[in-house]
Amino acid sequence: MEANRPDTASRILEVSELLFVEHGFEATSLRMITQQAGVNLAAVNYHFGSKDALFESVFMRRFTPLIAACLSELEAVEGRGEGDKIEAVVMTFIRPCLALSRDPSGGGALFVRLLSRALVENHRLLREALSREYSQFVERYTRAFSRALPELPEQELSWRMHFAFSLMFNAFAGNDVLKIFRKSPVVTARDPEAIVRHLLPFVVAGLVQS
Amino acid sequence: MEANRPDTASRILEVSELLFVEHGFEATSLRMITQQAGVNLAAVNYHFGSKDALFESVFMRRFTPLIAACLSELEAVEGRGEGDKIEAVVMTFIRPCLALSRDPSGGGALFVRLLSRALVENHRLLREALSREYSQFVERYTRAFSRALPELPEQELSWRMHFAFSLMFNAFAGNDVLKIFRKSPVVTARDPEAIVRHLLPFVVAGLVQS
DNA sequence: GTCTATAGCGAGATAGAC
DNA sequence: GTCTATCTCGCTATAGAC
Repeated sequence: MEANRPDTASRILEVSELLFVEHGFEATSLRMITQQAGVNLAAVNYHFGSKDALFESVFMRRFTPLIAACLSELEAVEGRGEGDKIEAVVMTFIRPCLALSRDPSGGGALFVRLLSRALVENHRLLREALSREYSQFVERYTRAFSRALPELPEQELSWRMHFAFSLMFNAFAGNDVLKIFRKSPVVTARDPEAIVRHLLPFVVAGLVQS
Repeated sequence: MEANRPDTASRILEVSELLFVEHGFEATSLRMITQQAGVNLAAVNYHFGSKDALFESVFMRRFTPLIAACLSELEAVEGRGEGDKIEAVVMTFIRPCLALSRDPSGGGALFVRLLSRALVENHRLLREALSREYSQFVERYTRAFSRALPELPEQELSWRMHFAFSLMFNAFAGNDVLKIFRKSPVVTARDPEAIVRHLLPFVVAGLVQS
């Protein structure tokens, strides 16, 4: 167990991901992180430069591959000539999120929550970094949706995409706004397949509004 | 302008609402609040006891009436015999949120964002307070939805309600997850009627999935 | 690379004059 | 109720020995 113990920087990254999700950026101190990671307090500043830079590292480590995976799935779907099937297009976003949620270390599932929070909170540390990678993501998906739903006027399409992504981000983040009541919570990030089984029809219904 | 200047406690409440939404609870200091409100630093602790208690006051001041308004609308709709119309049931939640968004002081619109964040973040200060008032809200709406969509099995209904409320909370919170790209943001809390015009059909389509 | 020690700051809270 | 002054604490960051 101690044999293949990861190096200091990796342990900091993993513990930070957990704590940033659980308590938020401001409420997570370097002392909490280094203590729980079993490393020295000064290690964060040595390896990452600052708390701000650490947060960016934590975030980008998963964000960049996620975006890339979505865009690559999208290319594949359109390459197979399924670019006009709305379910197929939606799944190019859902599938990489699903893969993250299944990450055996658990860090992937945590990250989706971090992402959802970061988008909602318009996190000061991520504004430029996000607009760099994320704007092409939105642009690319807008074209794809427009192709799959050609009859919709541009404005209407924007609204439906807005709702669709808002829903999907929150679903994978495991943000159960009704959870306080449920005796046995219905929606859990523990069973991502169940989420998809219910999420996809809901999203598609809203998108096409047959 | 200085003539009907509200009393100290009210000014603190209003400024706090703004700052808590903008920066989050942890990142908002009592010094920021009292400075911007033009009151003395010690005033918060005198009037509210602590920063934690201030947050609860800020939140509950709007949360309690909102829940009450929804439940009262629901009673009215069912009293009118429209309890089986899903649009009507959904609107009993939308309409009070809309009213908040239109609050001339602007504080109401801010609060919806605060609420959405609080639900997502599972805010430590609100856990008991929320489950007190909010659990009856969820319970009551579960019955209402079940009546309007009687053919759905319980599990399926739970999923659809989960998605519907997740969507609505975020829509009114003005959380535009795609905003980074839009040249002219499509979704703005400034035009709440436009939100409803697009939100309601989307939510209903997902709920009924005709 | 890793550690100790500490600088330097800003936080929430309070005592006590007015 | 409102103010000033201050206590105490925890924070990020860094200097410098090892």
